[in-house]
Amino acid sequence: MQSLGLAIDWSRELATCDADYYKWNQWLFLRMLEKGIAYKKTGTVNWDPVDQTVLANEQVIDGRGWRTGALVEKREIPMYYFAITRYADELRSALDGLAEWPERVRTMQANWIGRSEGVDVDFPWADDTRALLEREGNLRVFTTRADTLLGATYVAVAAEHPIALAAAKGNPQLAAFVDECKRGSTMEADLATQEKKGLPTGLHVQHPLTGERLPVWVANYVLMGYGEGAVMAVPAHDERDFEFAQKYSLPVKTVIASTSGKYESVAAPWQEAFAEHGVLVDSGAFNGLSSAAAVDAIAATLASKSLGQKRVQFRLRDWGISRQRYWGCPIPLIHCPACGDVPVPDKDLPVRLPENLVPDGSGNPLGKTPAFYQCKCPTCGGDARRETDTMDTFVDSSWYFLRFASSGNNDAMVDARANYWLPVDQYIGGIEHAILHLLYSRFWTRVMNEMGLVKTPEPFANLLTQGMVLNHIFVRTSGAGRREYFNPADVDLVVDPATRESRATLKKDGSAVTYEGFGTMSKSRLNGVDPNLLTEKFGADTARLFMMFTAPPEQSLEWSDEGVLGANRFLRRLWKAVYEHVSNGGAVADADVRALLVAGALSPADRDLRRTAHQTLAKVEDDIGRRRVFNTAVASVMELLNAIGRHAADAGAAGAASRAVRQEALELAVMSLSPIVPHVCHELWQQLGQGGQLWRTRWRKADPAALVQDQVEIVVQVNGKLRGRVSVAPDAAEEVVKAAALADENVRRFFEGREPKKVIVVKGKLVNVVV
RNA sequence: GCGGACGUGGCGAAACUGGUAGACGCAGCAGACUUAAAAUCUGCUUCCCGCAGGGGAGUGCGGGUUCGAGUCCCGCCGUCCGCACCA
Repeated sequence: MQSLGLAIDWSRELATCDADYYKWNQWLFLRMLEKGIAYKKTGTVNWDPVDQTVLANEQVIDGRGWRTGALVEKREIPMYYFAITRYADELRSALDGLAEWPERVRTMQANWIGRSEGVDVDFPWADDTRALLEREGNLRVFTTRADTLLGATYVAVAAEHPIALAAAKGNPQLAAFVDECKRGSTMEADLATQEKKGLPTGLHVQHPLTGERLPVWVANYVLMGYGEGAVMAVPAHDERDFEFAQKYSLPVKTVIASTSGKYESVAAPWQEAFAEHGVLVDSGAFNGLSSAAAVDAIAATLASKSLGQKRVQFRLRDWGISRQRYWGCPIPLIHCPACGDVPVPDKDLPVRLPENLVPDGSGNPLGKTPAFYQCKCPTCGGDARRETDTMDTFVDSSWYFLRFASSGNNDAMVDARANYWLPVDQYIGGIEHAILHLLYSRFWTRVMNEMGLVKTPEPFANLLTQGMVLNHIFVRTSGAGRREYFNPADVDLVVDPATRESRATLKKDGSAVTYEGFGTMSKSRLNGVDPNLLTEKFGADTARLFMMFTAPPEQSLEWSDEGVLGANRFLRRLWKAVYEHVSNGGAVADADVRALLVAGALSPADRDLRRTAHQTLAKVEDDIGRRRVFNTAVASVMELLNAIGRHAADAGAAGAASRAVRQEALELAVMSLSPIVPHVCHELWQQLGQGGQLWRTRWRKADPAALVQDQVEIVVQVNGKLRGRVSVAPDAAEEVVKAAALADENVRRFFEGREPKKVIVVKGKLVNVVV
C-alpha cells in the first residue's frame, strides 16, 4: 500500500473497534440523550422465534429465517433512536450548498428526506363507535391531497395502529389478520410489492366536513411508520386506494375534474391521470377551485372547526441505532428497577465490549454474559442491568474523519485540528453510500456543530462516488451444491471469436471451471488482485496508470491483465522516448530551448508538435482540475507521445530547433502525467536535465502563442451529411468560408443543378448546405 | 413497488455547450527485425457495397423537435445501485 504513493498519513491510523475510539460514540450519545436528540421508543424488528434472535433484513428469505427456516415475525421492542428528523429540513436545504457533490447523490438524498406539505385531518368517531371504544376524540390522518377530502369513502389504518389492535380484541378474524400482517418482512421493498389486503374494523368515523359515516378498515398498505399510521382513502384519485376499493367493492367518488382532458370520470382500469391535480367537482362549497387553492380553503375550514391544520411531513424516519448484536459499541445505559434508565456517568466511560465471547447464533451473547450485564445503579447503588444492545456501526463511520483530524487526543473527542482540516476537501466513497452513510455523517456533524465541537456543519466539501472494481468470476459447483471459487490468475480463459463462447480451464491441471462473467472483487469469490504482486511485477505507477486510464472514476472498473500490460507498455515507451532523446544529443537546457523557440522560425512540423504539446498540457489541466476525469487526460498524453515519436522519426526534424521542440514536448508530457504516474515522471524529469523535485515544481501554463493555428479544417455537410472538408484561416470571414465550402468538388455533386436553400456556417467548425 | 443512474465496435471507452460518432487503449490481422519465437517498431481494424474516388447503414427499441440528435423531448425495453438491522 505504501509503495503505491497514496500519501496516507498512517500516523493517524485509527480503528473504530478500539475503546479509545468508541468511547467518544458513548460520550456523544450521552450528550445527545441530555438534549433529547437520543431517545427511546419501540421499533419493529425481524424476530426468529426458533433461534430467539433478531434477524437482519437480508437474513430473512421469503419471510423465513435463513438458518432455521421458521416464519419470521415482526416484533416491537424498545430501541434507541437519534432524532435525525429534527434536522430534516436543514439537511435537505443545505444540499443546495453542496455544489461539488454529484447531482444524483443530492437528488437521492432530497428524495430520501422527502419533504411533503400536507394537512392533518381529524375524523371524529361516529357516535356508536365512540360508545364502543369508550373513547373521545378523533382519528387523525395525514394527507397531501386535502383537495380530494370530499372524495374520501373510507379510512384505513395500519395493522399496528392502536385502533386496529383495539378493534381486534373482540374480533377473531381481524385479530388473525393483524397477526398475519406481523409476519413477513419489514423491508420497504417487500411491503410495497405485496398484495393489498384489508378487513373492516366495524368501527366508523364521521367525515369532518359532511358528517357522512365512513367505515374504518385495517389495510396492509398503510405504514405505521409514516404520517399518522392512518390514511383517508380517496379511491378516485389515489392508485393504492383505487386498487383496494376495487378489490373490496368500496365506493369510488370522483371529486377532481381533469384539466388536461385525460378523463371525464374515474373508472377501471386505473389511469395515472386520475391522480393529477385539477378542478374540484361534487365538493360543495369548494366546487370550481383548483387543487392548490382547495388545499388552502379546506385546511382553513378544518382549522376553523379544530379538525385539522397544515403540516410538513418528512419521509425520513428517525435513525434507530440499537442492534441486538455482539459487535458494535455498547450503548452506555443502565437499567435500574428503582431509578429506571440511568446514563453511565462520563467517568465510567468507555463501557468496554468483552472480546472473548463466542456467538452461538441465537440472540446476543452480551445478554448471556452476567459479567457484562450485571452492574450497580450509578444513582442508588442497587443491583441493575446494563443495556446489552450495541450501536449501529454506521455510528462509527459517521465521524471517523473528524477523529482522523484530531488523532491521538485522549482528553477530547475532537480538537482544534478538526477545524483546520474540516470540511474534508475531497471525500471518496462508493455510490452505495449515497444515502445512509453520507446522510448520517451530515447529521452527526451538524449535532457536533450545534454542541460547539466543530465549526463546520457539513463534513464533506467535495464528493466523488467511485465505481467498484470488477474481475472475472470462476466457480465450480460440487455435487452437494458447494461453490468453490478460483482466482482468475489460476485460470486460462479462451473466448472463441466466432461463437463468443468462453472456455475456462485451471492452469494447474487443465480441468474445466465455469465462467460467470464480471462481478465485484470480493474475498468470498476469491477474485481479488494482490496489489503487492502487481507492484512487484510492474511497479506502482503501472497499477496507478491502469486504474486511472481504464474507466472514469465514477464508473465500475473491469480488471484486465492485458490492460495492465498496456499501461506498462506505455510507460516503457515514454521512458524510452526520453532516453533516446537524451542519449542522442543530450537534454536541451532551458535557456537554449527558450532561445530556439522564441526565434519563431520553426518548420511546420515543429510548430505542429509544439502546438500538440501545449494543447495536451491545457487539456490535462482542464480534465484533472475542472472535469475530474483522468482517463481522457492520460489518453491525450498518449497522443502526444505518439506525435513525439513521429516527429523524432522524421529525417527533417533533426536540427537544434526540432530537438528543442521535442525537449519541451517531453517535459510537458512528463509534467502532464506526473499526478497519475509520479515516480516514473520524477525520474524522467531529472533525466531531462530539470533540477529539483517535479512534485514541488510549479505547474506550467500552455503558451498561447504555441496554440495558434494558421489553417483550420472546416467540415462541409450537405443536408447534415458529411461531404467534404476545406481548410481556411481561423479568422476567415463567413463569406470566405462559405465560398470555399461551396467550391468543393464532392460537395457540389450533391446539389448539382439546384440552388442551396440555406447555408449555415458555424465558425471554426462546419458549414451545412441545405438543398 | 418507489427513488437514482446507465445502455455507443469483438472488449474498456471518447465525443465537455446540439455541430466530423468510435479519440486513446485492449484484443485481432498484416508487414519489418529475427534462424525462430518473444519483445519492439510500422500499418490496418464499426458493418455493408466498390479496384478506387466514393456511397449506404449505424450510438438498446419506437416516435418527435432541429439545417443538424449519441447528446434535447415523449413512450417502451434491458441492466445496475439504494430502499433504513450487510456495512
